[in-house]
Amino acid sequence: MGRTSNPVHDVALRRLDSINQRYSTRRRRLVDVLMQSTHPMTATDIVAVDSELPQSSVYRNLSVLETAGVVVKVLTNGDRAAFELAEELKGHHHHLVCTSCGMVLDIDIPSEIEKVLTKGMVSVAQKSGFQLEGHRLDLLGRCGQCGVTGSPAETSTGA
Amino acid sequence: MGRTSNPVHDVALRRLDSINQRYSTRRRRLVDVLMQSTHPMTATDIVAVDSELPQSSVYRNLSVLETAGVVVKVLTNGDRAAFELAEELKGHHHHLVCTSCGMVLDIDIPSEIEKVLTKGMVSVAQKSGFQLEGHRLDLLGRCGQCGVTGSPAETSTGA
DNA sequence: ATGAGTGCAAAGGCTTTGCATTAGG
DNA sequence: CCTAATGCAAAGCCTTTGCACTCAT
Repeated sequence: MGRTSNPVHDVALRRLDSINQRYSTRRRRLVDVLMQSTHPMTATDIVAVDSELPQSSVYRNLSVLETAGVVVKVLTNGDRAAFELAEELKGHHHHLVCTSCGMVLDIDIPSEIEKVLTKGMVSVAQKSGFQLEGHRLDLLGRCGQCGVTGSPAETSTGA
Repeated sequence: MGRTSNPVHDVALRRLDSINQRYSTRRRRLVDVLMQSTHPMTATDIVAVDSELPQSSVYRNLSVLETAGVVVKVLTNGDRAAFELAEELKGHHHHLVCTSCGMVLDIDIPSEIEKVLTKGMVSVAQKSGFQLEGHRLDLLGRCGQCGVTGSPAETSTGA
């Protein structure tokens, strides 16, 4: 198995290279972990999944990868930072955020709505002097586990 | 000036009362500060605006007000938590986030788009077992000050 | 008087950094 | 070989807490 030119790794390598950074073993593993997740992950989440990765490496490399445009920091309900692969690497999508436990799920929305958003927002941004680069749509609600009842889960970012 | 039954303060009082909390001077001032801002504020921002408010009171009362449903924590570009008045208190709106300096501005979007979103998202959430409570739409781009050039500002949440 | 609210300062938790070591080109 | 990357431990920064004091009821 293995080095079969995975597009994600290819892009990661290219982007890191463009800022004179190596695609080291640690960084590749980090990308692997994020690639396999269906939701954004905190540094803690990552260490939990791949205990070979020391905290400092995770934080440091997350930062490098963010600069390279390989990963982006997403905004959770809570306080710790969570990361996921950049949009072009995992496809445009949105988040479903549980207002109770903070879990974040990746979702897609109907393309018609996506279209309306994409087209309609440019002028709105311009009015405020912004040059639009993209949008972020989060749906807020209560997840199955938190239900209509009380008890939240205790997760950091997800299952 | 003064005690002329401002609807925001009325609601704040009522909501605090419903969880057996007082609408103290500090809390009222906090709401005043948030009410006058056109963007979400971090604890630091708040202290900067009203230096009579000690950090610990700001954090503590922000927390109480959040529990009461008077303020909500918004998700900024960065790492510190920022707060604004709850939606029903300041009206539904969205955010324009500068990807360079992190500034967040409150904006409105065309009501047709708002309508499409509101209607279309319910089923999307249900598919994942979520009970939809609302949505959050952020437009990402570069603000006037950061422009197409390099130099970002150094702000925490906004101007 | 009595408990909520306040403030200072200390503690806590996530994240960042300094420095010596290791690995990749 | 030489520089980038790594890892441990220490430092830093935002946020939370303990405890004694004050204010409002």
